[in-house]
Amino acid sequence: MTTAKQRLLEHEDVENTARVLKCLGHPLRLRILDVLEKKTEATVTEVHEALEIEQAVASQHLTTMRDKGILESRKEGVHVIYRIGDDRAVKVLSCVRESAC
Amino acid sequence: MTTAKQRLLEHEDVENTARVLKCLGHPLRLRILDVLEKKTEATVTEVHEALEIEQAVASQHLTTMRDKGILESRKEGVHVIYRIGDDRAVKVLSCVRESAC
DNA sequence: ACATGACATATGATTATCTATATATACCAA
DNA sequence: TTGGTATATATAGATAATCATATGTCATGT
Repeated sequence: MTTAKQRLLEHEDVENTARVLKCLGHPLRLRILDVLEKKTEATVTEVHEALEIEQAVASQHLTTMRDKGILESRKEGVHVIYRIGDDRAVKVLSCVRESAC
Repeated sequence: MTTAKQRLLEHEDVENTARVLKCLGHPLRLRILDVLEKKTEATVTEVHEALEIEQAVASQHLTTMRDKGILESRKEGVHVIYRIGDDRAVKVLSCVRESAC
């Protein structure tokens, strides 16, 4: 008998949850998520140009988010295409944006 | 004509949003939120004892979250009583806990 | 094979975060 | 006023995050 409310504390997925939230808690990464939400998917270069940040920085943040499961990626020729890989990220975003969820 | 989707990017509340999410992205602070959600409110000592962490650590994290508007506090005699001060925090938590929001 | 564009990674300097220890302040009771 | 309990803050050492620069790798076209 495990409720959702307890589940947070029971296992050490508190650690994992914290890791994900912390990862979301960065201005550039929020902007990246926003781009991906609007375009559904994007290459590193597209993110790098859309946000006017260094290519390496874009790649670093994308990799970071992928490592946490927030993003997914696939390779297509020369390009690596990223997309949101965890619906919770979108939900967290919408929760934070609006006063009401 | 400003949609909620655009609002995130327009002002620099991206920074603020990031600050809040980053603040939530810490295991102890998630546990503190969990305590406050269950008990509605709690003193520093209660948090300190419930989570078996140093008093100073409890106070520091509580203060940190209050500074970001995540918590509120009031003084009652010798005690300082904390409670959740931003519903978005609760919503973010529930979004993250369950697969479906 | 060579050049090029796309992406990743290594390095290092800077800055922030975390935790513990210690100390300070505030409140209340005796 | 003295003492004790509750909370806050100051400090510092350790660790981690961020960003820029530079370099490496891989796929593709010529």
